[in-house]
Amino acid sequence: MARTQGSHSGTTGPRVRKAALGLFAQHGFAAVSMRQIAKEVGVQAGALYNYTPDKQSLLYELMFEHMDALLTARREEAVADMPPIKALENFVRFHIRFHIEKPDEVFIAYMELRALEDSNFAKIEALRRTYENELESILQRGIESGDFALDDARLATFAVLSMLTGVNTWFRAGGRLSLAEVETVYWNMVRRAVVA
Amino acid sequence: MARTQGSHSGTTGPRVRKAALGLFAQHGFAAVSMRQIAKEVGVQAGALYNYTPDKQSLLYELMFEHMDALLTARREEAVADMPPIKALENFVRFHIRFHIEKPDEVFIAYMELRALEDSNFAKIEALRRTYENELESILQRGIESGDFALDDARLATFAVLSMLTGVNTWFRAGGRLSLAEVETVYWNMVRRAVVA
DNA sequence: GTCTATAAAACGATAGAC
DNA sequence: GTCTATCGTTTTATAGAC
Repeated sequence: MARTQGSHSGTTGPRVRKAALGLFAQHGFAAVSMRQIAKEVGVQAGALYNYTPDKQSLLYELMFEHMDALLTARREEAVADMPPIKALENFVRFHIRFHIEKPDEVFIAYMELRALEDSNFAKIEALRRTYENELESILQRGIESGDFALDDARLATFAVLSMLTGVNTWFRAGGRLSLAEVETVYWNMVRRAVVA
Repeated sequence: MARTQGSHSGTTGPRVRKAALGLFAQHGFAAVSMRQIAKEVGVQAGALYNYTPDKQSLLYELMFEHMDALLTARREEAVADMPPIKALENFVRFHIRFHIEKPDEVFIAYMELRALEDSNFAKIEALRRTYENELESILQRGIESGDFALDDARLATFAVLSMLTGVNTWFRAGGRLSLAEVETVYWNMVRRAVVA
């Protein structure tokens, strides 16, 4: 074969996205050039435009796919009619696991919101809000049932999500703690902070 | 006077930093140009170089001053020989207050670490670590005294700091809750998550 | 589908006049 | 201390050959 250039069995598209994902997560969207992405993929910069109309769309699509995957995975995991405490444990463990499994996607989704154009921002923000609202409704149900001792479901939603998402600032696979242990440690802290 | 250009009573230096602070916080370091900063200040781009040797130094100095102010303020506020629970409440209230008072500085200090050159990063990271360590030592003391029910002081440090710093994602001055109320709500959650 | 080449604009930073 | 002007580089994105 000895093919030194040209298409690679139609896999260039995914490879462009993977390269962009890693570089955006490491250096930030604004700090990464199309030439850097092309170099990582092994093509010239012009070739990238076969796979994205522009740099902004590349970011938006990465973020949309992530948020869509998050909401889809959550829908598959959520169990209807769980009592509030069980529903909260289920949510906490899901959130920790999903975030640990996709650190680059999560990082971009949090850090690069400001790099989105207005209409793209609005779409991503709506998806993020949908996710937040599921936790808020669990907390609200628990307040009403008397299971949770909280003044304000919305504020507690932010506090819990901040704490859980923070796992990505320190967790490294293969470290001292396993995923299951991390899930349990965080669940214990959330449980005690929230449950009456 | 009708002075339309020239120096402004020696205040240009601080105004450059203030403009850079706001723009970096809003758009990110890499996305902001020296020309944007100059326009905000009301000078031409070349004049900025009377106040900073380059763009990187401007970022570093903003971050260093913030971390220095944080550690100085903390030293003034900390009380020696407090029992662990009181020391933790003191830390939580301090952290919330300081973060709410300086949202732009805090945001940059968290978001732009990756934009720092290696040697600048090392210096800022050391300051950040010093601050983290104070919370960790409070938690460790409380574990040893039996006041706190935690498996791991370091992990709990990350969890608590993430939760507290998250206040900046939603708090707006003049909103529904006062600073004092926010402090108390967060302290109640931290207390219950940590205290045995 | 990728290449080379380039257009058009923006970038950080500097020089020299005032 | 700020201006105007500019250097040299890099940027996103496009055009046309293969």
